Amino acid sequence: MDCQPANCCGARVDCAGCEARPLALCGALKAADVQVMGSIAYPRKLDAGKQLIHEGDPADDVFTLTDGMLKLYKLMPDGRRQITGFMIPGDFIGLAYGQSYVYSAEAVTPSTACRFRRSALLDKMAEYPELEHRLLSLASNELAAAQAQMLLLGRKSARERLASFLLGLASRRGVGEGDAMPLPMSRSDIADFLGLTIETVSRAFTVMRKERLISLPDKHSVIIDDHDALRDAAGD
Amino acid sequence: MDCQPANCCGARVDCAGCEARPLALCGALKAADVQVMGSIAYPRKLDAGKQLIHEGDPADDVFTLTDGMLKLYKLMPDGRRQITGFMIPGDFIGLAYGQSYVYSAEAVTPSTACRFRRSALLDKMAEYPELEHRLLSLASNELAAAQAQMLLLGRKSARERLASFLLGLASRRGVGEGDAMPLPMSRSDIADFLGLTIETVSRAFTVMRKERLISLPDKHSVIIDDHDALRDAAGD
DNA sequence: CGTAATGTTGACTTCAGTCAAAGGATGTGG
DNA sequence: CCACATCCTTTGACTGAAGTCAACATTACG
Repeated sequence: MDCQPANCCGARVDCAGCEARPLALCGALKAADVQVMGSIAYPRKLDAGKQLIHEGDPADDVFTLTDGMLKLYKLMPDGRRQITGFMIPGDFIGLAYGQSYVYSAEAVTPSTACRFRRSALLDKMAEYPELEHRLLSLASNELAAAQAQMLLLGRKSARERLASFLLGLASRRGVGEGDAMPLPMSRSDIADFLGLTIETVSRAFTVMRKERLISLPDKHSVIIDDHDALRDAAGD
Repeated sequence: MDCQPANCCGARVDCAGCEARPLALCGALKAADVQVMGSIAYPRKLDAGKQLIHEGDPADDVFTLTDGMLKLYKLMPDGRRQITGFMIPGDFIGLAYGQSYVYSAEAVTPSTACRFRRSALLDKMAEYPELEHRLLSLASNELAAAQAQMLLLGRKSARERLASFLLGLASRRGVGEGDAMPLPMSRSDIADFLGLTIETVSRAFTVMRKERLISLPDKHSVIIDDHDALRDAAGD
């Protein structure tokens, strides 16, 4: 995966075995950090549907996603699932969440993640404070996103949730009005992210399509046809 | 406010004007950090219902809560509100959330917060990496709590939400089975935290009381009578 | 006290969930 | 290349948990 202009810092580091491509730490880390991280990076390739981390396992590794898409989720004993986020290239997974992972991560599409031993990362953070500063800034952004998602889950209607979701994805991906946006996750994943059922998600898509807010060229792409109207539909 | 044994690091620092009491940075900061912070701390007292920070305002200050309780919340243009958390003494408010606050904070009870200029904090973080390390660890814990709340809001029933809320409060406060736990927030605050209406919260309280899981000596205290049963009711 | 704010309860409504069936896409083996 | 199987998605009919509206009770407070 190459750096996207929108979120790229220009920094690269060779990641042993990542198909001989340099690891592009888009958005996540700056040049100085990357030089630090380079020495401790290991690649991991994942087929779609494969789990990268399991909730409850010892949190020995952290990752940067370099290609593909991951979903992070929590499960209840009876199988109910809440997806807490979709990760795209440049995102950091497994920040310093204590001793164990507090969520699971699974590939939505075939993905490549670069793995770092947590202990090595901690050593490097002690050595290079700028790295820690950057991680704090990432954590702050994640926290702000989590709070926005709490508002969505606690107070928005099904229609508002779907509109917010599409706008958020488009903004992260830098996709504009009229452009086809890939939607690699299933309806079930979208439902579990938005706190809805697949049927409700499907119906909301259909309504928005009939209202000409969006087009659905196929199940795994969307086009936002009327960005302003979609903003109105999102409720804020 | 004195340090609670459960979450106290023993560190104190004189905070100019905090009623001549030392600022007890319980839980949030360690001794070394406190010496650093002492030089830039200013107190602020708040009556119940008074706002400490407003969503959208320039994020010039950060705070540690030393006494009382705050609620953090986000509003929609039509007035719908989602409370994203209740802060208790020792909590840090306003971490490095970019240029503007992404939520508002308001006192639930009369409260005292110690204010730090963000710019001074940033300088001190650059100077004392251990301070930044501690803030990253706080941010990670907040993130884990936010993810648990997403599961609650997206997938739990009203009964499960209330049970989870009471267990979470009791655990943070170190309150055990049979002990009266203060519940300073209104039913409306609880509803806006749990993504419910006040009527649904009230009904769920009544059902749990009738089932003898809890007692309600008055509107602003709860006793957990059957911790195990409440855990079952929480769904996980 | 008396008044306003907060909390509880009841009756009814509604939005999203459940259950069911059919339509499309994807993939495998003959 | 097609037949078949499986999975995912859409749509429809119905249900139900929580929301809304309303009345009343209780509490807090000037």
